Amino acid sequence: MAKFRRAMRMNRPGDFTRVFRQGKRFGGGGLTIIALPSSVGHPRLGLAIAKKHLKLASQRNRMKRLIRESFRQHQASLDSMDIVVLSRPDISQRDTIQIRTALERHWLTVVTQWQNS
RNA sequence: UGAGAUGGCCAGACAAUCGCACUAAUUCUUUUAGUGAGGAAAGUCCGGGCUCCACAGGGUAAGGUGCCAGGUAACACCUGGGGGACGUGAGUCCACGGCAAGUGCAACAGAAAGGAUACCGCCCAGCAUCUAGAAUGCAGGGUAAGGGUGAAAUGGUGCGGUAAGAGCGCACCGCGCGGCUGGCAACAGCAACGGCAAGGUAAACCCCACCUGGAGCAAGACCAAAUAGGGGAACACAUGCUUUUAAAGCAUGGCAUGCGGCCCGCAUGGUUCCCGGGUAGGUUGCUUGAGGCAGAUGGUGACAUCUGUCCCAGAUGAAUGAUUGUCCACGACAGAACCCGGCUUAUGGCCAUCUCAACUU
Repeated sequence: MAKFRRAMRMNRPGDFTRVFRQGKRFGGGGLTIIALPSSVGHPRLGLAIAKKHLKLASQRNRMKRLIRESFRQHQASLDSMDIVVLSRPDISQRDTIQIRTALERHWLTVVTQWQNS
């Protein structure tokens, strides 16, 4: 049962700054991912979609929903990690399928990166 | 059929699986059920409610509104009416008070541009000349018809009149003025009078009438860690005095630690509890409302009243999504953030009524 509960959201400014300072960065396909292991016991997701990159509110909402849905489906493979997803300027040119495949690739990278280190 | 005008409606549908927010029940941490963005949620341009602050009354300033009547909680909105402009028409558009209070503004042209003006003309009479005339020249007067300039030249057209002309006179039109009639009013109509009145611009200053206190849900209310600091109380410490079996009361401010060999001096300050302010954070405000739907009544209408019925998002790093299948006209603009009424802008489609043009029967 793959759910996405309130606890799986990062909503404190402190959590964000911790991930920004110490997390590992990688990206592509219009997105940047920053990941950092945490002690919470389950994965957590933080979103930062810039108004500059997606001008309309409906577009930003749609992007957040896509990312959350993908995170929900892949959360089993991600252990206790804090992950922040950032938008990039070229995000407006990507369609739904491109975003989804890019996210799946990124989740895989997060897992392998952390297992190696 | 084409080109338009006005008004209204819809915002892909259905099913399955997984997931999110809120509410209710179940219960004690899970299930089940219900509900879940818009016509513009947008721009934040007006008007209100609500909240806090300020406030006797009046004036001034600043800003807004500006034909009339009505609707409304209110409006810059809406409805009906009047006037003007545009269109063959259905219809549409209009900041539509005052320039007879004052100040200002208008390139160039033109003789003259604000109680203006004689450049070319036209007319009159005078003098000179010789070619002796319907001539030319010079100086004077009359004139606003004609020409020319300009966005605009002191009403227009016609007739009379005159030396030539002129509202100088007359008719019609326009304008002004007071009156009568119709209308709640804006305004319209009518006959009369005045020979006619120095223009435009007030989204130029300004004048007149009317309206407006300020800030906004990050308003405001409540709960409240940790740390530092503020106020208070109790306990603990030393010394002296009094009473006393213990001990208690009163007064004083010492005292401890660090620097220092010591004094002086300098710096720091025990434990417990309470109080108030208040940060992080949380709760509330937060959705039942000038509410929707249906009907009746009144009104040309905006709308109002009554009856019945329904409960219809409330997130807060911010909920509506994903996948699959079927169908069609293959889905535009676009995402609530305290709530309503408008305006403006973006945008896919459908329907009804009406207008014009052409064609067919």
